[in-house]
Amino acid sequence: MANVCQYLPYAADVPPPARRRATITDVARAAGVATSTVSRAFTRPGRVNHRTRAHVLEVAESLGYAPNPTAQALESGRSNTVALVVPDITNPYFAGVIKGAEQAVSQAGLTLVLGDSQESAAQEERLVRRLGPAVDGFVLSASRLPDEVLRRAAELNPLVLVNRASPGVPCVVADYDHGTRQIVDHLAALGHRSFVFLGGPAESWSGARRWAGLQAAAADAGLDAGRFGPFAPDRTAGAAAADAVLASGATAVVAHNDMLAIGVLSRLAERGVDVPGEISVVGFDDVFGADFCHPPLTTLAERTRDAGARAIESLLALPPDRAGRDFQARVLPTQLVVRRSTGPRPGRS
Amino acid sequence: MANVCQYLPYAADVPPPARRRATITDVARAAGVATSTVSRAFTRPGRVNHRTRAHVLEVAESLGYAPNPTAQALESGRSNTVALVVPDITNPYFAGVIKGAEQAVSQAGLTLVLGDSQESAAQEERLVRRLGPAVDGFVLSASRLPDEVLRRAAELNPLVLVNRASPGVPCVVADYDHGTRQIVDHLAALGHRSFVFLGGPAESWSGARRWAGLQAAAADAGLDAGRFGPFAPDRTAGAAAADAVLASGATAVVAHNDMLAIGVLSRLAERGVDVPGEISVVGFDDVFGADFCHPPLTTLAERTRDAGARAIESLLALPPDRAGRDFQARVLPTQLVVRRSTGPRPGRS
DNA sequence: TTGAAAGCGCTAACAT
DNA sequence: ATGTTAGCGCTTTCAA
Repeated sequence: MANVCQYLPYAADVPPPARRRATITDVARAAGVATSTVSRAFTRPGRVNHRTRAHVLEVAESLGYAPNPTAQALESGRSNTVALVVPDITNPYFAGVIKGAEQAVSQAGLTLVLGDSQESAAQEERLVRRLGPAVDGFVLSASRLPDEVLRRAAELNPLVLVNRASPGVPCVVADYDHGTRQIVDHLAALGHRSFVFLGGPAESWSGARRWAGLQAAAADAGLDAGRFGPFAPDRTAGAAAADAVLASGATAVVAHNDMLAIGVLSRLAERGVDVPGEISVVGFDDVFGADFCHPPLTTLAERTRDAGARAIESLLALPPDRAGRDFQARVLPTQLVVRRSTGPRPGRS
Repeated sequence: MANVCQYLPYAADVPPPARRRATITDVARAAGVATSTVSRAFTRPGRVNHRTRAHVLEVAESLGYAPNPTAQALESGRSNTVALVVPDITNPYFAGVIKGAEQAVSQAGLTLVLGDSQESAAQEERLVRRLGPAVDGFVLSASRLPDEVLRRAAELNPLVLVNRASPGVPCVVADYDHGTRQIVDHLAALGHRSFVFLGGPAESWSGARRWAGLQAAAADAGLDAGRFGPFAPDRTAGAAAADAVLASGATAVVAHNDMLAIGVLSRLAERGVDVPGEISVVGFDDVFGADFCHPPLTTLAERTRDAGARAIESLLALPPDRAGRDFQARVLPTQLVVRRSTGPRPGRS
């Protein structure tokens, strides 16, 4: 155990005592005005005399006063807070969504509350229920909640979905129809006659869309498409997935996401299988790491930051009374990033 | 633009109308009891008759009632919310801290508010000021705030630091003294006579600790230690760092963190430099990706989840009145993960 | 065990 | 332009 003193250079190593926070009343009294004037000085700069405002702000500053967001929220009904719920914070895919949402939110002067549903619909529902009364709206990313639950949640709070669609609920989704077609065409161009899809969680909406798109594109391109899984959408599941692929003799695989694809890559390397010489591997998302894994991964990139930011925009644009408004799903473009994990079908003339 | 209808299977594509949320008064009236009884039914299960409680809960359920955390917070002074502030949400290093904190917080039945300071002390201070009145406490990860600001913040809110120390403020820190020694000993064992440290942001406390530790260990091991930088702690800065290293003719480099190290690796590969044949590279953190970059990175691992969880623990353990309590810095062990980016000094006999 | 009543800190009519 | 007053939804004494 290291000596902790090195971290604590001063002798007076005693935490400061708790101090009472100044309230609007303290400021009002000290400034010789009514609380409403203080309130206005902060939130309605136009509706108060220039000089009084300056005075009030000065007094407030000297008292270290900051408005209590909780009290503001209670009275006004607006918390200036929005909640973002993702299945797994540590998945770099969601890091982009979070960052995009964070920036949009803070630019709008609001606060972001982040929830991690731990890939569980029950946990997600709990979060929505618990946070609901305290936030101005929700962005649910890759939600696993059933349509009915989403509908009810949307009645109580403005709600926008990311990479999930549900009737009557606004959403921002990636253009998987086009993207999957790009993937299939790419494989076809390399001479592959078939591929295997490594499916993710059964409840995943984007997983279903991806598979549907791949099937349609495969049919059009004259390729055979098979499906294994479901697999957990993380690297650890890659071993099982890779083994299944090897047993099947497939020449190309498309994984539910990059995490799984990277796991597959690791396992294939472990087993001495050459990628792309023997098998081509494609992922989804273009997460952090997809460009420097070995070999670098061909993957369908989404603009995740955009998705997060757009979702927040949509949320803030929702009229307070959502009744009778119809809306559009916002479809974000995807792009195929071809790296070195895909190559010609082995044995091709 | 894809046809959006595919995402929206139902014809009745109209958002549901906003609905009023049930309050404690609604429940009280519907259940024929006082609001205080409803309140107790939820928060003081012991202090209410078994049967009335059951009845109240049933009525509440049927009305879809959930207590409003905002109102609870205002009266009780406890928000059941803690804030975690990190410099950059998309940095996988902090993902671990976030996840650990999230789990600890949600296990305690609390809510986590996440702030991204965008590597800026000013933004960090703004967050602390704004969130302060609304949360029960702060965890500041890799804080860039000056001691004085931290001291004042700690007077107003319980506050725990992660990988930063400041007089009078509790903290959870990695054992860099031991860790840096491991790094240096490892390089020395491989025959290196010197190394270069690629420094991170000047305000970074952990960066300073890392450099101090490396210097001390180098002196003890008889190695020469040089320092370049500061560099931004991300991959993009890796190119400049790598070029500087090449120009210097160093045989080993230790980067401020893995992000920078991975950037260096990419640049070296680009320039046809063999790692570890010509240069050995070491990082800090063992982030996601450090094990599958090329070559896999030797790095000093921290238990980031632990750090996040411990910080929350410490926070919750702080007495409401912090006065006069002294505390310990919690020092977390590190471990050197040796992968393939380090090897014998080139030209060694 | 339950109810009545007084706020928590702030905002938003309404009055001045 | 500013002050007065009545709550927002809930918890918490204090009485019954």
